[in-house]
Amino acid sequence: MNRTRPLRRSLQRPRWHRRKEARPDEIVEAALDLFVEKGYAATRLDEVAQRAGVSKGTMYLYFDGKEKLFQAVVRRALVPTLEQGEALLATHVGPSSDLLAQLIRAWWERIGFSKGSGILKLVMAEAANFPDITRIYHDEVVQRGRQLVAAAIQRGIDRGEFRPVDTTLTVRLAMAPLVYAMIWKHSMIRCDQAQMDWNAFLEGHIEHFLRGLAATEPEHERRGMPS
Amino acid sequence: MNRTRPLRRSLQRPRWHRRKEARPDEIVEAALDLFVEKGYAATRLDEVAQRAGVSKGTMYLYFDGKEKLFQAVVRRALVPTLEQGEALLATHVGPSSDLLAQLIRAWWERIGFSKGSGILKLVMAEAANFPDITRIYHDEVVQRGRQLVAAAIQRGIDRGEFRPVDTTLTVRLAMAPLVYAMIWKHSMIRCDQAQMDWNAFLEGHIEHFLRGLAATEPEHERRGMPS
DNA sequence: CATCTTACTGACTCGTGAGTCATCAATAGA
DNA sequence: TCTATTGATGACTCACGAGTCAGTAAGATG
Repeated sequence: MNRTRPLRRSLQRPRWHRRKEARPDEIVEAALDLFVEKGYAATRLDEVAQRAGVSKGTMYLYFDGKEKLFQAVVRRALVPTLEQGEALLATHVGPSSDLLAQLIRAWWERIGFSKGSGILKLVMAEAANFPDITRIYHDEVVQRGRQLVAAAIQRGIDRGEFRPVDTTLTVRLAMAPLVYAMIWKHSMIRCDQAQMDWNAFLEGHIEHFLRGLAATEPEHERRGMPS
Repeated sequence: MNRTRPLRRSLQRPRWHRRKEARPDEIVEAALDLFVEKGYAATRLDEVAQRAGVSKGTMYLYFDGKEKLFQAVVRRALVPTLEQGEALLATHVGPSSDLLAQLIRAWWERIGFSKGSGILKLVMAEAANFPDITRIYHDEVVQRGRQLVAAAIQRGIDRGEFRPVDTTLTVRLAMAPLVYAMIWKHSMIRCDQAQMDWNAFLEGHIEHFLRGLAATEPEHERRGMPS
């Protein structure tokens, strides 16, 4: 089972046999695109294979069927999500409202704008049909993400910068516009995507949210921010 | 074509021939449940027929195939949505923040809690596969709903009760938690539905949102409201 | 009672797409 | 050069489900 072959990569041959074992990544990548775009059931494995540049038979060398491929797609999207999320918690130790703003912005950049954003829509759409995947996503992504934001909010409360809100509730209020944006971006893209500036939406959310969270005055200390 | 038969309804016969022409409603009702629960592609017409208490052939007497049935499901959910929404705009002419709060609460009761809430998830999940339906939903529901809320916000701004925000943006901020709640309710129900009080979430959103919108002081005039 | 109408049925067809496997071809080793 | 190995292939099978249609039974009509 030792795969220690010379493995000359990057040959521009359209189809070069005995290619490499990094092939699964290409398949998962193609499957992610199509699953997100068309949904699980409407995605044909032939199509995935074609986009990945392999034959359908090849996919069965790496994945035990369509559902296992789906699981691989979701799991693969979780890895960067989690690692980067936890890194954020460790690094940011600055002020309080800034911390929250940075968390939201980072989350948006990392997930909301990446391909991983489609995973959310995909998981939600297929939740009833694949409870296992839903639970994995919930436990590994949703719960951890909430803990991150909850910690930031709690810190602001402890410091007296925020009003003493229910963190469980407020975390969801902080995330809701992000979830909204992610899902909207993938579904209503054909209708009103063109006339929507998501960055402005995000900044508007941060400003509005922090105002609603402020302890006493709506004028809490804030750094320079675009109007 | 005059259908003036005695039409004795409500006979407890399991299968009573020559029944009625209100049958389409039962089929659409069953289809709504299953489409929302399992998604469009994963829903079998046999299953819809069984739940509606008819045979598959009967459905083809009323609907020209699966996609037409899907359209009927969406269209049917739009009727009460629109009518009730416009009625709200006409009735509520009270204060300003209260108007907004009532709009949000009414929307939640009418749509977020009704079966129609599943339509949103359904439309979003199948948006790429059925652009026509997506556009209908967008134009008929989303746009009108936004106009309602935008009018309320603009009114508050004009009266000096709200800060001069970008209504286009703020409308989405107002709706985002509602959309979030609706979708979450239908997808993550198996994971964390039990420990979530959606009414508290809604009230928290209203309070938080109005604070963020307040003109000068976070203490805007508010009526008695459950803690 | 005979016959027509009509709301309804469910066994059937048939296209589609997931999953299989005999085969191929490129290379390593002899 | 010959053979074994193995990544890759694509034509094939077969289950499934959308859509069809000849038939059935409950009244209506005469």
